[in-house]
This record gives sequence, structure tokens and C-alpha cells, in this order.
Amino acid sequence: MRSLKYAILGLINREPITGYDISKEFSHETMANFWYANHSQVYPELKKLTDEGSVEFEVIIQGEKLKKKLYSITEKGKKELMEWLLTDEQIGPTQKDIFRLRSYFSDNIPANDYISLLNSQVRMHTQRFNYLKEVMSSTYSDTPDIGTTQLGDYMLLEGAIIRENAYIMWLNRCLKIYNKGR
Amino acid sequence: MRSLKYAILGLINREPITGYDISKEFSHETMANFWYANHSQVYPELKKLTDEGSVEFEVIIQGEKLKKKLYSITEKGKKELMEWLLTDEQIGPTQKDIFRLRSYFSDNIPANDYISLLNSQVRMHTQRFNYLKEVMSSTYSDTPDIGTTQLGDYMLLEGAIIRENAYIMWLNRCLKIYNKGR
DNA sequence: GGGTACATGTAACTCGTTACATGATTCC
DNA sequence: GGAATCATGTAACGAGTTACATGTACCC
Repeated sequence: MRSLKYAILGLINREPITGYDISKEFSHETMANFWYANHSQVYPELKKLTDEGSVEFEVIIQGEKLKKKLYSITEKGKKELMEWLLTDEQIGPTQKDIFRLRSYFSDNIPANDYISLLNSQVRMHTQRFNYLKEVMSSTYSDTPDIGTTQLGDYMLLEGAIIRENAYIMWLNRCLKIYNKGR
Repeated sequence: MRSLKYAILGLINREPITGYDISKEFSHETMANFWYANHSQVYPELKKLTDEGSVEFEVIIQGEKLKKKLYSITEKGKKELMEWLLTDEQIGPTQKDIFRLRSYFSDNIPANDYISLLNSQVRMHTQRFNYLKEVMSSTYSDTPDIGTTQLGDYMLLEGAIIRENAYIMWLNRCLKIYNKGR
């Protein structure tokens, strides 16, 4: 499916950017909530995209002799990106989740231990939820306008908040079952 | 992390089972909601687990000459599984989601086209949600008891329902933003 | 001078998907 | 006899992670 290709293309399409900064986008803030890749995946993909003619780069000298490659999207890349953006994709299965897998087999875990695990998950997800809420309220006082890059960021932050909230709701539902059963 | 190992071990731990049936578990119903693997991953892993002494198999002849391997868990495998079940794992980043990725770059999609994509997602997730609800109500009239395999199934079904519901909520939130902005 | 961040790459490995390959059983 | 399902495997490839490797720039 080459999803990484489009993730990178989408970022380069905004404005010329280096591989280093693309990597940073994947690790920080909003984007990490639905896509992640580290630099060892990014650099080879950039090379491939250059070979395929979807992006091109210009070497910039920073200071004395530090070379960086500033990537821009080509017409070909832009066309590919726009086509991909309009794709109406089926929802797939996976969405792998190790804690859910563990929970599926929780009949083998002593109830008290499983309750501890649930509480630990609640703590971690609540922390994440609060962090996302904080980023949201400190960044946006209003819904950004349609057509701005800010709106994408805003919607995805909201999506991450809703997801974390739902996860916490599920964990609490499990806790309720286990607390009632004692 | 060898998560597939524990997914398989967990299933074999319930009762002796063939690779074919393990594969089926990964594709059907509840389990596919948080874990998926197809047979080309399952058979090699079973071989590996046998070599490592975590599982063992007995060859069964079905009918005239159809051989199947019925796998059981060994003491070693049981120990490994129980240890893994008690692990309190950190929540990771990823949870990759192609539609979210596309949405992140939706400032490049004409508003009407993006609204169509959103509606399509709503349709697909609502269908999935309704299916899960139906499975839930047709399978369980009450919360299963703690310590039963049914409870794991029940909790994970509920988790999947909550997740789908949250996704639909998010999609509707996006639709609201786009409909207000016109 | 030292630490942190900037900047770019490769290598080895694991995990996951799609396709290839084969044969038996059951039911119509 | 043919189709669907049962049953088990391998091969080739693509995606993702961890570790290795190197050098610059900036700030204290």
C-alpha cells in the first residue's frame, strides 16, 4: 500500500522539508497519534521517492559545511498524493492491541493481578488523555477554518482525545465487572 | 516482543487445537478485533514453538488419511504464558490508521469529496458497530462469570463496540465541522 | 571542552502480507 | 464430478524496529 510514501508526500507537500524534520513530525505531537516511523525508515523511503521522481531535493549548507537535503514535491508526486487522498478505502481488520490480547486470556490471571493491570492502564491512558487535552486547549481557542493545515491537526487531536476517552471507558467497564464479581 | 507467540499460546492453553483452527480464530469474530494473523504466519510460528519446547503436537488421522496436528501446551509454554499475562506493559505510540492519515492532509481535498469520504467511513463503521452489537446481544444475555473464557470474549466484544462507537463519534464531529463551514 | 540537538545514512533482524503449492474430505 | 472447506506448508516481498555508524553546529 505504500502508506509511508503518502505520509511523507503529504508532509513535503506542505512546504520543503528535510528528512530530519519529517522524522521529527512522525515522533512528535499530533502525528504520532496515528502514524509513526523513525528515521531509519524515512531516509530510504526518501531515496526511493527521489528515484521514482515523486520528490526532489536541493542541498543546503548550514553554517560552515553541514549539508542538509531540502525535499520538495514534484508534479508527479503531487498528482500521486491527490489521487491517494481521494481514495475511499475499506476498513481493515488488524488494529493490534497487546493489552486487549492479554485481556482476552485474563481468565488465567488472578483477579487481583488483573485489576492491578487494569488500573495501571487507566493511569497511563488518563495521563495521555490529559496531555492531549492540554495540547488542544493551549493550541486552539477556536475550530480552525476549512482548508487550513491547522484544521487537520485539530481534527486529529480531537480524534486522539476521543479514542483515549473511549479506551478509558472500556477499562472502567472491565474494572466494574471485576469489582462487582468479588 | 513475540506477541504472536503469546496469542497462539493463549489459544492452545484453552484446549488442544490445530493450526487451521488457530488461524480461524484469528480471522473470525471477536479475536480479529484486536489481533489478526493468517496461516502463513501461524504454521511457521507453531514450528518454532515446537522447536523451543513451548508446545507439542500429536498427529491425528481424520477419515482415511488426512493428517492433522493437534497442538497442546507444555509446562514450559504454560509458564511462559502466565509470566507474559502478568506483564504490565507501557502503552506504545503507533496504532496506525490510514483514514486518519488521509484526514490529516484533508486541506488538499475538496470539501465535498472529503465529506463523501467521511460519510463512507460512517457507513462502514456503523455497519461494523451494528454487527458487533448483534453478535453481543445474540451471544450474551448476562455478563459471564469471572474466570471463564466467555468473560474475555465478552469484554473484548464490548471493547470493540466502544471503539467503533468512538470512531463514529469522531467522524460525526468532523462532518459537523465541514457542514458548518459551508 | 562537553553535552545536546542537528543531520544522514546502513545493517541485521523481526513481523506481516500476498502468492504459490498441494492434497483430503464433505456435501450436492 | 465439482465446489467448498479442511488442512498444511513455503517463497518472495514489503513494512517496521533496533542497533550501528558518522559527522556538524550550537550553547554553556
